[in-house]
This record gives sequence, C-alpha cells and structure tokens, in this order.
Amino acid sequence: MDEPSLKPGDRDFVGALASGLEVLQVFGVEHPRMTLSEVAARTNMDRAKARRFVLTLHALGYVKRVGRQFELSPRVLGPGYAYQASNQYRAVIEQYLEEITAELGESSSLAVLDGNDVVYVVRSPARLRLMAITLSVGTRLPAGYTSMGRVLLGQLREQELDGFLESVELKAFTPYSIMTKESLKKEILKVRSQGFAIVDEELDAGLRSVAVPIYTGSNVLLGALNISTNAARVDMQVLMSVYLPRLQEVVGKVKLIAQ
Amino acid sequence: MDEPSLKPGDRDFVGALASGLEVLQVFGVEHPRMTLSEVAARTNMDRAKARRFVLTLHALGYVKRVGRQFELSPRVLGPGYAYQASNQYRAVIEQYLEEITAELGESSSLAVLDGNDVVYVVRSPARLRLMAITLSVGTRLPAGYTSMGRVLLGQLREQELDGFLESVELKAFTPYSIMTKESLKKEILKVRSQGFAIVDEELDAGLRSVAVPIYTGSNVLLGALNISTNAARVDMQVLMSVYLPRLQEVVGKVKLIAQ
DNA sequence: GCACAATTGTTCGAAATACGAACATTTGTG
DNA sequence: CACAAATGTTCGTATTTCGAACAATTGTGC
Repeated sequence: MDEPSLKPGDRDFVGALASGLEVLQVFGVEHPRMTLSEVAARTNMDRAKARRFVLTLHALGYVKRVGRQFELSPRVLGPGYAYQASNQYRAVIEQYLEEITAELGESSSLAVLDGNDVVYVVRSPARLRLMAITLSVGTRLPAGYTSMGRVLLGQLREQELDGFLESVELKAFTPYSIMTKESLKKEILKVRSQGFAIVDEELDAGLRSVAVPIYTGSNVLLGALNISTNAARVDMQVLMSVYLPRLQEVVGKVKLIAQ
Repeated sequence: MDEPSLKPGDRDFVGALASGLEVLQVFGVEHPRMTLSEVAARTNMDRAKARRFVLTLHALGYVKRVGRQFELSPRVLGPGYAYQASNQYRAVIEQYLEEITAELGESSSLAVLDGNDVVYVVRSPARLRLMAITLSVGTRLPAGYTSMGRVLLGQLREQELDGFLESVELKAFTPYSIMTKESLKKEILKVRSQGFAIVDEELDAGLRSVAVPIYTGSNVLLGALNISTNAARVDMQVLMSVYLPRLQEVVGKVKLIAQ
C-alpha cells in the first residue's frame, strides 16, 4: 500500500489542483449538466472560486458549455485512455473475456484494487440476459463485498490487509453481507489459501460470482478475473466445476504471454 | 462552437489547475511510469514545482507510486466513466454496434467531435480480422481525415465549419489525403448533402470506412456511427449497398427510442 | 412587455499560496 | 566504496487565488 507523503494543508500540497479536480468530479450521472451556481453549491465553494475553476476547466477543454450549463467533454476520456493503453495485457485479456462470454453466456470482467474499492477495467457483458449486470469500465464497488475484491485483498501483505480492515466500512447490502471485521478477515484469508473467491448475494440480491487473481509470467499481479451470474439460474456446483476452471484456463494462458 | 471565455494569464484562469492537469497528461503509452525528474523534464517545469503536482496527484489518488516511479492509478477512469454514464444512449448504441460486428464481421464505432479531433466513445471491435483496427474508447483522430469526422463536421454551422477550416492542420497521411482547405470544405459539404461519408485510405493505407450522423428522436446529435473495413477486402459497392444501409438502420432505431 | 429574482460577470485589496533557489539527504550504479 | 543522480526540505517572496461587493445579464411569471 502506497501511502501519500502529502496531505491537504501541507506546504507542498497544491490546494488549487485539488479544488479543480473536486469540481471535475462533481459532474456525473446524477448531475451531468450544471450551472456555475449549482457547481458552487455542490462543492460548497464560494461562487467566485467555483466560477474560476469551471471556466478554467472549460478553457482547457475538459468541460463544454451549453448556454448557462456546463457538462463534461470527451476530453475527460483522455487520462482513462492513457491508463488503459499503458497496460499491454488489457487487449488480450479483453479477448479472452469475450470468449468466456460467448461460451458461457455470462458477463466477465477484470478489476483492480484502488483504495478500498475494486475498479472495473475490462468488461465483457453478457447480452442475452434480461437480468443484467449494469456495470462499466471505471465502475467502483466496495472491495470487501465482491469476489474480485476478496481475491485482490487476499494478495495484499499482512500490514496492507490490516490497513484495509481498519478503514473498511461494513454495510448490510443484503441479509448475507458480512458484518464483522473478524469474519471478513477470515473470509479473505480463506480466499487467499484456496486461490479463488465465491461471493453469493452479499452485495446485491441474486448476484453470484467467482473470481481468481491473474498474474503475468513474471508474477506481476494484473488484477482479478471474474464471472458474474444470477444465483437463481446458476448453482454452486456449476460455478465450481465449469466457471472456475474456465477462469483458471485464462489465467494459465496469460501467464504464458511473453513480455 | 463553444469558445473559452478565459485564456492562460487571465486573472480568473487558475494556473495551478492547468499545470496539474498538464502533469497528469504527460503519463501515457510512451511514458507510463516516470520519476519526478522525468516528469519535470517532460513538462519543462522546475523540479520543485513538478514534485508538488505529482505528490498532490498522488495524495488525491490519481497516480500511484512504485519506488521512485509514478504511474496513473485506476482513479483516472473516473471522469471518463462519469462522461459515459451521463449519456443514456451509449449502452443501447453499444449493443447495436455489436450486432453489426457479429453480422458483418467488421469493427463499428460511435465518435463525437472535440476540437479538431474525433474521439471514439463506443467501440465494437471485429475479432476475426488479422488486419485489425487498433483503437479504443478515448482514441482521438483528426476529424478532417476520418469518415466520422467528416460527418460531424458536416453537421456544424457555417461559422463553426469555417473556424475548423481555419485551424485545421493538413497532413499527407497517405498519398490520398486531401491537401487543400478548399477540397476539404467541398468534401465536407458533399458529405453534408448526401448524408454519409466514405473515406478511403486518407488516414491510413488500407483503411476504408463509411459513417453516418446519429440523432435522438428530438434531433439532438449523438455523434457519428461508422463501420471500418480493409480496402483490400471490401469493395465500394458492398460498402454502399450493404454496410451503409445497415448503419442507417441503427440510426432509424435510435431515433425511435423514447426519452 | 415588464418587474423582479436569480444568475453571472467584474473589480480589487489582501491573505494565502505556489514558486524556485539553495542546501541536505538518500539512492543507484559502476 | 565513491560519486553522480535523484529526491527531500526550507524559506523568502512574487504571484496567485480568494471572496466581498458591486454591476450587468438572463430567465420567469404575470
């Protein structure tokens, strides 16, 4: 775990950059378009300050203006594109995931750990399912309650895992959600030793998934692979005897890729 | 066209935000990982300044630290995710594009205009082609030399189009590339009147594509749809008689979506 | 079309911040 | 181990960012 050497208020912490990124982050699904006053209200900034940041983001091309409203511009895809393009395994993993989806008819994903969340970085959605998983690249979910998160947490050093457990927020997403830190730690250690995670209706009703860690041939962790299913349709036995081996097959293939 | 009301040096332009975003942008395929000194050199900033920005981005979670090196963190996917999630047509268009790919075996995309570039926002890559188009969501290409760009430029008002033509950089990507502003304008106006664009080996050898504009039922431009092909494999007649109608079909379906 | 509320734009004094130079410390390499 | 390169730290100060207050514009309801 990579601790910041700076915090807000430190002399070398650039407050204006933090404020500007805070303004950028306020645009999203719930508030795709906003006036200056709305941005100021949402960020709790003085109006003149918010105005400066919005207009600067606009001048730099990160937001567009439509009358009095501002919205994100496609330029904000840039850093994410750079992030994805910097990892040469992404494209080949995406193809393997699509093969899984074509074969099993299930959604399959790669995610990485970021703070206490998993972030989806590759997605192959199942198209034939009415009961669909509505997730995209960039989606963040609480690591402790997802199969991929459990797998990734299981790869952490003891100290890092303890750091996670210290700061994790436990939440009863469903009646099955783990509600003590002790049980969560125990589950993560179990996942670590068995080499895969199954999470069953802990984050959302009906959501059942299996995940494994995926490494390069030189043992660099690339993330976690999963297959997400509907608990009403796929029983545990299929998950273990068909889906898990299929994931492990991809893991094996990726390990053989020359660098 | 949405002109900035601020420019660098203006009193209300937040220089520190611009510098911080400049630092963020320096990370990419060519330089995925960098030390502080490397960031300072690439941005041409004083070392102490670059250090402040890198360490602030790190503290905010946008970059990770590995020893002495910094790299983008998955958190940079956030603004792009917000941008994509803010548009409710994206998911359904993605499905239509995948159907096209499944049916015709070609890559198909949706792009929008940003400055003088098109930015790819939805992608359905053809998996069976060895001669593949290697593009991702977030990829930017010069609008004037791409079928989708031509289509989008054709939707601009006269003044906006003239603004584009004034600032466009003409470049001989291939022997077929348009090299005068007059020819380019003529081509864009032709695209506008015929309702589609075909670009043939103007950006890259072998790259042939057809594109159409796509609107909502209430006449809001969503972007341009295309199918990209290999000129060695797909002749003009197929492009016109099979591929173009297929795109127009999707356009018709999207127009019918209730808001 | 008008009145008025809400929003946005502008100015400017000054507090705060960001800057870079110079020195100190640490790390990597041959 | 020596030394070069890189990073960390400090601090005076120039510059930038801040917000309050006033001005102008826009949107809305009648």
